[in-house]
Amino acid sequence: MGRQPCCDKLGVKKGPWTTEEDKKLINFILTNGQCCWRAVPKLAGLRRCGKSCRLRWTNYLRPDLKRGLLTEAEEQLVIDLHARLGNRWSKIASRLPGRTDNEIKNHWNTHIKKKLLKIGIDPVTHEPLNKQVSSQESSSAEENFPPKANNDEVLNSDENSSTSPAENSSSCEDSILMDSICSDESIINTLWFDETLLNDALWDIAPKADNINNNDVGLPNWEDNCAWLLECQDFGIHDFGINCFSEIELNALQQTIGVEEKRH
DNA sequence: AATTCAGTCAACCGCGGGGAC
DNA sequence: GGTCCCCGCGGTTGACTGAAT
Repeated sequence: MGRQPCCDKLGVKKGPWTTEEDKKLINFILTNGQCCWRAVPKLAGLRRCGKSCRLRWTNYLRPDLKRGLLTEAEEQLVIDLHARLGNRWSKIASRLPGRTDNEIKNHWNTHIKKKLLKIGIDPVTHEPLNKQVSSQESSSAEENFPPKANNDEVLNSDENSSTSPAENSSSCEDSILMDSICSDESIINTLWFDETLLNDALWDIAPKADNINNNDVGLPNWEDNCAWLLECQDFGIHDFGINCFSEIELNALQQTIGVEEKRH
């Protein structure tokens, strides 16, 4: 019989989201918060499936998202995490605040994969494509490869099983890569151990006084993201329906607009 | 200028996990 | 324990864009 469709296919719109739909979704979530996604389209007046709404929100509209290409440090972190976790993009994404699994997956497939292949590393196994590497070299590379054993303890046993790290690098470029990864160890450890980063509550819709500037780990702040929303979308805050913003949010948005105007 | 090709990324699809009953 | 429902995940697709011819 097969599974029931996630929503009534009739009358459900597909394809790229329009500005109007984005506005409706943002307005709804800022007003009501995230609730049952299945109910969101109906309540928000959207002819979309709940899944599509969730995806649009989590991958594109969320105010805590960083925009733009992954930084060098983030890229190295992704490589390291992929070596440990495999294609578990959501797990990887949870270690990179402000990045989505979709974004990381896309970046992996379009950029990192090629990069690794170029320097002779199999992007699946993280082992050198040329297996003729002396054990000496591999052991020296291993010494440098983070995280250390104690980090592995954090992982579930099944997370260890998938692949081994790119441990046998031999080329100069490989060692540069390794050095780069090692230099990011502090970042990796911070992200690895700081479970608070994984807490969804970190990004509250309404900015609280003490988290507006809480950007120590690269979390985008509320203003930055509002700036993005206002810059990159063809609509302003008034289009959202002013009522959906609290006074604090409005102040933040207005400050942002002011800053942005000064910049340009 | 027109066409082709490759790269990028937003969005969709199907599946599995987990909670509720 | 079985079934249903919802959510989230990972793989894949296809539209769009810019470069190359």
